[in-house]
Amino acid sequence: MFEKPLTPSDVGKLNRLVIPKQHAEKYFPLGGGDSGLLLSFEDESGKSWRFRYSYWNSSQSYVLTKGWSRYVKEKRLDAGDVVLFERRRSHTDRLFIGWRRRSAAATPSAHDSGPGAAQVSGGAGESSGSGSAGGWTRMFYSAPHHNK
Amino acid sequence: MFEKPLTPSDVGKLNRLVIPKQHAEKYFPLGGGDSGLLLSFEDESGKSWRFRYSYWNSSQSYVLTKGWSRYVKEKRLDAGDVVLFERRRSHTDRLFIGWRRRSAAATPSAHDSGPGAAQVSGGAGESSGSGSAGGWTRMFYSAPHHNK
DNA sequence: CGTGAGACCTGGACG
DNA sequence: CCGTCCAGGTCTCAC
Repeated sequence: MFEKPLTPSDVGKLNRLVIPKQHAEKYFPLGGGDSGLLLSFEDESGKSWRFRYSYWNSSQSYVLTKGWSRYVKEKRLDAGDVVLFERRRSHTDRLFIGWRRRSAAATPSAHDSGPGAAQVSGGAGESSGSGSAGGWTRMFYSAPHHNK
Repeated sequence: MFEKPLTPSDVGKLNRLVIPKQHAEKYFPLGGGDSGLLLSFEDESGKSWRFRYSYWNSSQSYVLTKGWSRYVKEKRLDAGDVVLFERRRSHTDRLFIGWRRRSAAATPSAHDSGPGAAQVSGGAGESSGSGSAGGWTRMFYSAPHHNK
C-alpha cells in the first residue's frame, strides 16, 4: 500500500505515527461514526500487532496511537527508518507491517540530515536489517476490528 | 479510613484525585455494573461536597473526578498537603473529608511560599487553620448514590 | 470558538 | 525479570 520514512516525532515520546492523509483515507477509511478502530497486523515473524487508529481533530491528521510505541521499541526504529504497510490477499485478506533501516546516506541524529539527503532514500540500504528480503521485514494482518 | 498526600497531579490540571487501589476497593467498592457513583461528603464547616467516583480501565486506577477541582480550589490545596477520608457513625453513617497542610519538613516547590506570603498560610502548623483539631478539618457524608 | 473536565494511554518505579 | 500501580500526559467533547 504505502511506506513512510519515520520522523523524530514518530519514534519519540508522542507515542504515535502520523499516517499521511492521502494514504489514510485511501487504505484505512474511518466510518463517520467510529471514534477509531483497531487494526491488526502481522510482522515478519508472524507476531501480531494491534494498533489503535484514529483521526485527531486537533491536528487534522490520522494516527496510530496505542500499541505504536511498543512496535518502535521492539524493532529499535529510529528517525529516518522506513515502515511499510501492505495488504496481502491470500485466501483471506491480511495486513502486514514491515520496516527497513534508513539508507546509509541519510544519517540524521545529531543535526539531522545533513547536506544531501533528506529522508528516505532509497534504498533499502543493504542488508544489515534483521534478516529479510530486500531489507524489508513483513507481516500479515487480520481483519480490521471496530472499536467502540 | 485513610489519608493521602496530594501529588502535583492531584491538585493540577488533570482534575482528578487518584485513590490508591488498596483503599478504594476496601472503602468504596464499585458494583461491577456501575460506571461510577457519586459520593457525598461534608467538610469541617458542614458544607456538602459531591464527587464523581469511578474506575479508569486504562490506568487501572480509582479516581475522584467531577467536583474534585472545586474542592482543591476552595481549600487552596497544594502538592504535599494531605486529604483525609473518614466514616463517622452517629445515628446514621456519614462520610467526611478533611485536609491539613503538608508537614513543615517537606517543602517541594522551588522557592515557593516566599517571604511574603503566598497562599493560605498556614495553617497548619498549629492553630490558625480553619478551625479543626490537630490540624485536620473534617466533614460528614451522606449515603453513596448510585450513578447511571 | 476557547476553555475546562473527563476518559484514555504510557512509562517509570517498585515488589 | 515481569506484572502491577499510579503520576503525569494527550485528546476530545461539552459548554
